[in-house]
Amino acid sequence: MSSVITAPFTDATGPDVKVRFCPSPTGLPHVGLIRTALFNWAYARHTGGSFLFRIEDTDAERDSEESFEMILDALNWLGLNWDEGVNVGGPAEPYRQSERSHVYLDVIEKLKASGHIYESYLTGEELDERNKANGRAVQLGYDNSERELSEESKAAYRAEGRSPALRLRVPDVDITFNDLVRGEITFPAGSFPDFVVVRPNGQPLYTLVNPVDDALMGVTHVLRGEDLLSSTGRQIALYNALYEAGVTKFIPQFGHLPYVMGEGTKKLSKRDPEANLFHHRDRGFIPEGLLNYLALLGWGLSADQDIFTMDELAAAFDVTNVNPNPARFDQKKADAINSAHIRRLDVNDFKSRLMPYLQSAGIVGAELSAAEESILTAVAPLIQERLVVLSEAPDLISFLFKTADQIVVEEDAKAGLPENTVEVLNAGVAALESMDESAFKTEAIQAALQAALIDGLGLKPRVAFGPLRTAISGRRISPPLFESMEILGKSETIARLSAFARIA
RNA sequence: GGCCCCAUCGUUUAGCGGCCUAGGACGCUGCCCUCUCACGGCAGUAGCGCGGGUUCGAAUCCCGCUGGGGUCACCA
Repeated sequence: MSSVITAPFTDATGPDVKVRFCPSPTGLPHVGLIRTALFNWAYARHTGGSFLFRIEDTDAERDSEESFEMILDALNWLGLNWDEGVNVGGPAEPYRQSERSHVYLDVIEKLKASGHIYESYLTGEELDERNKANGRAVQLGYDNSERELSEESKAAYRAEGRSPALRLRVPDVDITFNDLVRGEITFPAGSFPDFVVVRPNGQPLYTLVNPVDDALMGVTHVLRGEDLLSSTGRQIALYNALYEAGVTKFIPQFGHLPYVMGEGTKKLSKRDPEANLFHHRDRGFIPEGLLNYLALLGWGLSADQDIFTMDELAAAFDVTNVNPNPARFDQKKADAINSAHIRRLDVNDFKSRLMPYLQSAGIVGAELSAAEESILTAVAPLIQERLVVLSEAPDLISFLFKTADQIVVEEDAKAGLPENTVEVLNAGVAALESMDESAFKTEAIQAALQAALIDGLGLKPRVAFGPLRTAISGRRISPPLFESMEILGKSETIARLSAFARIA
């Protein structure tokens, strides 16, 4: 037993770096959780080290397989690949804590043998009473009173049928570490009492298994949420015990990432819709956009560039540049970043990413017909720079996949129509009818309509083309008009103009 | 309450003692471009929480205050 911290912190750099992502599968993947995964991933890729993925499912009450699947889904969708761990394997298998009980049992025995953990029989209520009786604040918690329990006392407790929890004997010294994002942090001696690491039923707690697995798996850099900062002193005490018991060779470096905040001064709660990663996917965020925005929550590539690729992120990322103050999740900024990434997509790539959204909106089936394929190919470049999120696409282009009689004119489109709508439509029909079927192309359409409506009727472009747009799309806002007409073709275009002229 | 963390425009950041008359981005406003909406271009809006030090000089370093957050479980 030592009364000082004897274990050294690791000085691993470069390829020796090993970071990890170790979520508990409870509930939906939270954007804060994913941001943590991202920073770990980025640090591994930046250093040339490795990224480990472990599952901390020691709480059968709250953990679910469904949640586990969602975390995998999220990581795969985002392309945050890992080098070791769940579904990939590695030297420290298994990587789900629910399958590692034997490992913990072994470590517990070692810690008992080295005298770092001891039996504690007092229940919570008894502790409170003890504190009250001794004039000690209840909030102070455990008073370390069983450190030197005699064998007789233990026997007496056992005779009552009680089983002991196991507590770590915390060294009575200041514990200091250098946080990678915050600098030197010290927990004065006595800041926290000896804490429970194993339940009376033999079940190890997070306070034990998390550091034990990190130690056994060789994790060198622990990058995690700020909420764990306060427990770092305890963890270092435990690492020290593991070191002295011969279980590990070093204490990892720690870096505590800032919170992701919601509105006001509160952490983005699980209740907030934007906390749910899949909410953003459903809205039509692309991984590039979401990841870029998440990276901006506490980090920046440079002073004047905030749109970047994952490669750029990996090349430049360093935890020590992470900002320590909490960042607010700003949907508007996130949207802007996403739309910038949508515009950067190769048009064919963009087209294929639209598919799930068009399918779920019922605009196209699982398989595209040849006609649908060609419509989509034609319209994709027209809408690529108009989308903020992919889910906007169905409403914007569904009119191209319908027939004239299926067009429903939306209220706001009707409201914006001029007095002479019918006159404009009829003039438009006349102009287009004189066109050759094979010459029904964007430029020619524009020229014909311009001649008839702008020059001929002396209308303002806005007044001339508004009714046409509404007639063919049913909407106030649409992809460019003449291009849309070309896609629809001469007869369909005229059919729509005529149909709307009859009801307008 | 103990302990810990945080503090620059509305938001996010740049700034690591003089390049700051505090820069960028998003947002917002106006203008230009324009067949709608976008895109793009231009312009504008707005900030160092407070008080003490240290220094020739402080957004930057130190201390205090205030404010915010976290944590003190036989949850993770």
